[in-house]
Amino acid sequence: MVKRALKRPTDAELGILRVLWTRGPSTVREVAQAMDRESAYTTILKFLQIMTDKGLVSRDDSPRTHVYEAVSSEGQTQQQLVRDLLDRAFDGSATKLVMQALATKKASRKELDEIRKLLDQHGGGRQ
Amino acid sequence: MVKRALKRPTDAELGILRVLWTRGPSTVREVAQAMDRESAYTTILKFLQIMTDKGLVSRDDSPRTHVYEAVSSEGQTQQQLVRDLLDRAFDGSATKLVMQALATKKASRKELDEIRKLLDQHGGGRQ
DNA sequence: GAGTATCTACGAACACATTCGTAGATGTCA
DNA sequence: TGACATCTACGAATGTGTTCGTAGATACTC
Repeated sequence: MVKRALKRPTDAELGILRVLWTRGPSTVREVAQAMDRESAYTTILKFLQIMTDKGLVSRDDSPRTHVYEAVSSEGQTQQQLVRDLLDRAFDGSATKLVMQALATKKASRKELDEIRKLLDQHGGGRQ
Repeated sequence: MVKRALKRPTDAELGILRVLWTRGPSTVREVAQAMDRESAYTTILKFLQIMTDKGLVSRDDSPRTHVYEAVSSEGQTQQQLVRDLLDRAFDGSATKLVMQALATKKASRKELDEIRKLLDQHGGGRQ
């Protein structure tokens, strides 16, 4: 078997991962319920099987009802997605991405302050 | 014809758009050359035709060699991609995205300063 | 004008993503 | 134990993305 380069999760996969991140380890049924009526039960099941193959989730192989768990944390995945977007559309420039992120939302004053704090931690204060 | 909701460009499409953004309006051959030997000439052509259908690029309908041009600017597309990522993976929180963007790169001091300036413009100065 | 180069259009092939029905195994309970 | 519920596995259908070869039209050149 070939070890394949890790690709970003697809949209549907990301939707399921979001449930697993918020709920923690979950059964197919639990995921399906959390996603309301978006997809049929077996669709969710199929995805979880695929994601297990891809290494996106792990499952306990209990005899009957399996419990699935995200392999990467939300933060790790976000990290990966940002890095990916940076490469694909921002020429690697984090600054440009931040600019666009700020422009997107009329970011609240509170958010802006948070970001400022982050910057100070990161850059060792303003000069 | 159905007016379709605008979707984010695919990876291949984004690659071509990047060429159009840097080169400006270009012919198929010019795009193909700019992309080195990544894809066959007719592959690029096919994409540009598809992208024309989708409304991602426009072309002058000159008799023979067509000249293609990106419909949306780089900034507009980046904006769209950020918004999309925000929704799909960051629960709409620009702050979280900025955090991850900063964590990704060991952003240079110069970059950090730029971002600080942005913040000041955006938030009306620090309090 | 014949031969060559270059262009567009089209279709086919393949890969991957998405969706769900059906089948078979296993558990639950009256 | 028989009826019913619930679980996994599997396969098929469909949609979209990606790739490129072939064909036909048009220009270029000797």
